Amino acid sequence: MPETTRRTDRFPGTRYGNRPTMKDVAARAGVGLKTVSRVVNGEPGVTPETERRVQEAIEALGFRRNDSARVLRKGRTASIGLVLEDLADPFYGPLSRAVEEVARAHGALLINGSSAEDADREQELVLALCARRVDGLVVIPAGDDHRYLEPEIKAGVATVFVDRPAGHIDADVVVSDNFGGARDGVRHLIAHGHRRIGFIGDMPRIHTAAERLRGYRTAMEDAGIPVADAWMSLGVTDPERVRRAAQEMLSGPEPVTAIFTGNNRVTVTVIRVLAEHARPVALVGFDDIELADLLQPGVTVVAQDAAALGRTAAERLFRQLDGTLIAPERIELPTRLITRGSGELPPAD
Amino acid sequence: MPETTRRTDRFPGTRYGNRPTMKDVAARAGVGLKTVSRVVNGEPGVTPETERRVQEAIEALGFRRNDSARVLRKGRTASIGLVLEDLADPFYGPLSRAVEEVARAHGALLINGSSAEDADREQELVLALCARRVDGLVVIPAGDDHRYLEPEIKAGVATVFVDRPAGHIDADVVVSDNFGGARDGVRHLIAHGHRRIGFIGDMPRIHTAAERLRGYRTAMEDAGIPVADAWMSLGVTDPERVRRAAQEMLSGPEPVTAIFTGNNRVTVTVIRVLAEHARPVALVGFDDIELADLLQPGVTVVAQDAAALGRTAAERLFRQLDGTLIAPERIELPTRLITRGSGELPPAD
DNA sequence: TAGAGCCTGGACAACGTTGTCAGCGTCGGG
DNA sequence: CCCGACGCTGACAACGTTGTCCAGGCTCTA
Repeated sequence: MPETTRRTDRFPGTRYGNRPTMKDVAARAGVGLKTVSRVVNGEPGVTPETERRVQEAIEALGFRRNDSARVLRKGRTASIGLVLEDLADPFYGPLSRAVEEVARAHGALLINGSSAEDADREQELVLALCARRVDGLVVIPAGDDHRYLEPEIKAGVATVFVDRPAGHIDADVVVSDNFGGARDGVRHLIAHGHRRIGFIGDMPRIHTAAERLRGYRTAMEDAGIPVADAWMSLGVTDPERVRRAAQEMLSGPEPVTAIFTGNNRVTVTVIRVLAEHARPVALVGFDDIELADLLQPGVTVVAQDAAALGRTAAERLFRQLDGTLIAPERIELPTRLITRGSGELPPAD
Repeated sequence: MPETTRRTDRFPGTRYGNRPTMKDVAARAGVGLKTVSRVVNGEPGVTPETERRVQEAIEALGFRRNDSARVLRKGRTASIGLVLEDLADPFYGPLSRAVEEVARAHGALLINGSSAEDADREQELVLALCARRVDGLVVIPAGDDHRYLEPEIKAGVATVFVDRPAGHIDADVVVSDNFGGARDGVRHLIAHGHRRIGFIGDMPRIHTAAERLRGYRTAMEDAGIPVADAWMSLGVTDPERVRRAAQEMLSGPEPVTAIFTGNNRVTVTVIRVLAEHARPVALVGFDDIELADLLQPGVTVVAQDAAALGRTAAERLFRQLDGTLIAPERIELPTRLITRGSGELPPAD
């Protein structure tokens, strides 16, 4: 029976079943505390015979080192936090996985949370992670003011923003070329003869949404096409609103002949609308979607590499921790236009 | 300047920028240590005036409580671990998110990791989480022997297995009705006149794969259809193998007229194969897939509710922690057959 | 006005681990 | 045979927080 059995009696809130500690192991093996520590951490300077005895005791007691105590002593937690919008969104799965792989390669665990696109919840999460003393943070910002992070960054928490830039602070950022990607996507539609092109995107306060809209406007302007207000719809991306927006653009006296959609969720909804629509309408979407190639017609998209975003950000994070990195930087990853048919439809009229 | 500035000098490995501690706050506010603790934790017994002074000091120093130390003292970490196969798999996104929401409702954070379907990596992850002293674990097992968890469970780590049962230990399990779902899916094909029905699934050592195969066999047997070995293909679900398996079933003297696919990854690959195939072939897949309704024909599936799996498991976990729960239980959630066309195709011959 | 009781605040130990440092024994060279 | 060097081990303090317990000052009542 471990020596520390008394513990729970004293802390009624604690339901923990009295885990053995190094002290217990030391007592059982008949060695000093520090020797156990040495064995557990693979430090040199322990006789094979002593090591065996200690290992035996560890085995017998089912000892497992308490990392909380370790962290307290060492200052580093070997864990990083990831705050994103929604784990369930297929765009964030691969991103998240990529971050995890890099973390794993550096011996770190990943704690993650969804902000649900809510600035307060983002802050709450980030600060909770800081309280846990994560070594670093990968943040997909929901809010647009991150000054609350300043003390944390000053205190040494490595921080990288992904997908969208940070607000009001100078920090590393990894983003896709949202502007260029959207511009090229819209150009593609123009090249196929479209002039009345609609844009359905996310709320304009979201940086990516704004950038993609800018890409759309630029492509139109470059082609000398004046943009009607009725062709642009920005707002929450729930199916209801997107559906209504698409239907409005597609009806009326001067309906659009093509639609550029601002992200995967919007694209999916618009595909559904177009499937019910009589006339064929061209479509290019930002973000690739699964099975896009098997739809009729195949869906042309501006693809961003979610895994590369995550990987790049995480690698940068660990370089910050290494001390290899000095000045914050903005890294922009290219997007790729994947043509599959839907963007190549000619204008109907 | 905080009093504890000296710290890093003494621990050169520590790159942390000397965060202020309660001691620093106390000194600055001119109060005792415990008073700061009381303010930070909202405990009663502090004058408004004192509280104000403390809050001011906290603000000025950018203090944030160190949860590692707190955990060490309190025994509970308010965090739970989730070990799944692959965060990037669209099936696990919603599951993961559901677990997160429940955790959040209980004030806990979520640490998660991917086992990559590797038993050793699963164990490594789980034990790392235990070392962090997570309060509980939600595990989607990759391995089939979980006796290594016994000391942890005994030590009080709440544990729930999801999607697949635990191996050799008695623990809570939340699974879908894999057997019944697959049986009904295959029955659906039989009802539409098919007799030569293929089954392509995951490695048979994976419990869900085995159960779904059993469902297939039972449906066939109930209908009095002898099953040819060539109709069943089990193994890794990478596109290469699945593609080959499908092509083999579809060629030869007695090709199958319908295929039942064992999970979402297999389904997607088979859809691609069938798209290139001359004759129409009926298809029912286990797991729903996005846009399945928009394909030609729509893909009929046996859907499981990933979010419900996660939610149920997480809720059970917290009930274990409450002490509301005693005996481990096995909970089975129903599946739902969603008919969309591909399962209703008549046999070609 | 004294005593009881309450409210506020602070000293102290403990949580489990690791870094420092000193002690002890052995071994080889002078 | 002695002395220094080296290898192994353990005592001890510290990491930052919280629970316990006590002291001092206040109010209220008898």
